[in-house]
Amino acid sequence: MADISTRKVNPLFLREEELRQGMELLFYAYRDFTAEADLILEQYNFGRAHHRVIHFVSRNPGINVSDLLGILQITKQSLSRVLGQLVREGFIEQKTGVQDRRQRLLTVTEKGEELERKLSENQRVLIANAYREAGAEAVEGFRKVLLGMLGPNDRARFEDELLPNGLRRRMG
Amino acid sequence: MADISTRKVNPLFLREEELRQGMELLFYAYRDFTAEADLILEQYNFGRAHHRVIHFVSRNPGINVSDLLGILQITKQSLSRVLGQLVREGFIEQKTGVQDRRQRLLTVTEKGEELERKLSENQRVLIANAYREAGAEAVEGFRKVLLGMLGPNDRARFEDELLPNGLRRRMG
DNA sequence: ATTAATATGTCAATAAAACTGACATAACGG
DNA sequence: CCGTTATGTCAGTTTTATTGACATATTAAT
Repeated sequence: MADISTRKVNPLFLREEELRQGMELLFYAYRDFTAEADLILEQYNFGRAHHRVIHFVSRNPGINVSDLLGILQITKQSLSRVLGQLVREGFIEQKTGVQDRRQRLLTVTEKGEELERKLSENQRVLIANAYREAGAEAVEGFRKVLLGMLGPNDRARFEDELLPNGLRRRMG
Repeated sequence: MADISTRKVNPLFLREEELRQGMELLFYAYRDFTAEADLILEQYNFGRAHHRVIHFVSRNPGINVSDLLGILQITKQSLSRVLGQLVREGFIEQKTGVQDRRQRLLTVTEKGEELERKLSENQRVLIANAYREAGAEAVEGFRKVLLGMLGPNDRARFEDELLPNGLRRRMG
């Protein structure tokens, strides 16, 4: 009888504790994950937003401003300051679109790619180590859970992952 | 021969792609994870920092200011503003320490617990759904990978997880 | 051809959240 | 009693993002 009642209570407690732990893991991991890049960015007088812009432009060469805003979910004025700096300092290039000449298509320059690699180097090492230590199966679980946490918009960004290379990442 | 060379190249590409995907997953998940709570916080004229303070004080009842600063990694002036608001508005209580009367030991009031539950409700649902959909094995992988990404300081916070309840989370 | 809508950019004011530096008080430990 | 520690606070600044208003160029639709 006492046995049954503890069986009734414990699962709930463990579940709650499990969820709270997940929340904190996410908090600490995200912070530690970005900590090193933040230090490098300081040397350029850049912030995390600059890193994000460089990252997503590097990953989506020729992306237009609207789509980038859609990914970053900031206002165009906020993007403007950051993007303006990156363009002026030669990390990102803007080219007028060909089908639609209103668009400014963004690409990172070689200098920009260098910075991107520098910024993401530690992050790649962190993830690579964590992946290696945890094993392939854990990695699959990691991705599955994170994917499951995404809102529909963001999830859609990963749903074309199985398509051939060139067709990826043209989402709004 | 061509077969071998593609075998040599592809694994590297996939690995790089896998890492980049992990980085983006983390970015999107963290953002989506905090989005709803941010909306609630607005109604109180609070920010994400208030949420963090309430969360960690709730999880570590009787924590002192130094330890909280160690968790949050912000300056005491930044904490002061946030904590001051929370105390003045009755979400958090300060009690003078007994062994060391210089310390202000922090606990959340019932009102504070209510807000915490309200703020974390959506987050718990998000994680719970993701956990349920992904399955127990995936959850284990998720935790393994995230834990592996933590720096030594933050990892230590999770290393006493196997101790009996009352002894947890007394780290600096 | 004219016009409405779209893509982008920019000026200005403001707000939020952090920071640094300096200093003050109280309590602990020796 | 004295040096250190825990905490708090005042003041000034910086970073990053916001809102609102408006401008330009281009496309698309009638």
